[in-house]
Amino acid sequence: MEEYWQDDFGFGQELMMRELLDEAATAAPSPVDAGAAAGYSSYSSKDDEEEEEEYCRSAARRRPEQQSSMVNKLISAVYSGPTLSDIESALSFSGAGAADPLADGRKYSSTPVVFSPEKMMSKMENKYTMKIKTCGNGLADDGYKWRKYGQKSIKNSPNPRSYYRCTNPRCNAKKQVERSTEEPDTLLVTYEGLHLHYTYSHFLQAHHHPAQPQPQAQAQAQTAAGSKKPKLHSAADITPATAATTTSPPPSMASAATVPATAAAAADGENVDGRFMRWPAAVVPNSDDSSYNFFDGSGDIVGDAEEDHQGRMTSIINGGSGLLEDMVPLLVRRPSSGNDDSAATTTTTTNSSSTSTLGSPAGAGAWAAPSPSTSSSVSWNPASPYIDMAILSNIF
DNA sequence: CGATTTTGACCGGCGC
DNA sequence: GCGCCGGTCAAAATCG
Repeated sequence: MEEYWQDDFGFGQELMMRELLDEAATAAPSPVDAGAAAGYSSYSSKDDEEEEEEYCRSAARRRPEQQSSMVNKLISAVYSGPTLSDIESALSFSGAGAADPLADGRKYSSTPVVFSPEKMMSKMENKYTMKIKTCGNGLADDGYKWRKYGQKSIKNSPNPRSYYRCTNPRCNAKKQVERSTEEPDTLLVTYEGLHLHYTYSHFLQAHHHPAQPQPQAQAQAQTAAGSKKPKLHSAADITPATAATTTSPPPSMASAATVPATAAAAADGENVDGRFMRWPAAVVPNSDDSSYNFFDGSGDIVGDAEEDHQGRMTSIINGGSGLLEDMVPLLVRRPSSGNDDSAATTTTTTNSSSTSTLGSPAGAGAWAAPSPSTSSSVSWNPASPYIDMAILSNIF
């Protein structure tokens, strides 16, 4: 089965993208590389998974300087999700509050914090819709772990809409999935909110151990992840009605393995042409025309054993099956991307009053891009090229 | 037995 | 105020 970011994202294009990615991927690829592109396009069947793994491994051997523009272009071709402004907005808040209520009403400790991601995320109200073509039992595996919390039949629509929430308790990202009426083989997935889970421990681990992962580490990672880890679902588990509920590691994570360990390093001159990567989380401003940025974050319980983190990181790095909801990519798109055709035609909804325009011309857009002018009252500051994950690390 | 899904009830926003 | 509608809750059912 194949999934596509866009309706018109045909198989040939997918192959082309793979070639491009193959060319662009490097020894220091960013998580976004395959995750946003190849990952989503064909990451469902067992064969595809294996193929993708091998693909990513080979990609990881390439030189860094080749990737930037290529990857950025690829990304821009398929993604128009949350913008950098969204993230920026989130980070610019300095809420005095603590104990921010989560989606489920739970509260956390009142430890002094200067950042309340949940609250900010709720303010942003980011919504963007993507179309995913499916074959047979539709499956929309986007690399996240979702839990279904509701289903409703929608007026004037024969297909019910399913509601999912990110299983990570620190993340209030949600998505709605429904089958397109016009195109029965297409799923309309509306994402809301951002995955901003991240832990400093991960960051430290990555920072101090940027070395290349060993193949066996992946297996160890999964073992280390242990009992607390959510189960991975196979594509076969997914029924059309419950599509998009599984989790499997996006190849993007595979490439993340070799990302420069710190943004500081990038700032020092590496990838000056635009792709600053900080591992495990970063916002990547692009200097080329794509204007796409990448933010990769992870979230998990702080305080896990280092060994565990090491394992998880390795797992992700290898693009294996160890990736779960606590290691998630965030593609951040800079507002007002100039020449992004797909973005220009994608659907955007930035406030709760407007539901996804699922039938949008999507001639180009699987993704319905969030409007540059989100409902958020905070605007993005172009002067800030990337989010210092050290900040986030102090937050989560 | 824990995690996840199912499904009817409940709630709030909105239009009349 | 009332009803419709979409989104969420939560208990029960199901799954692995």
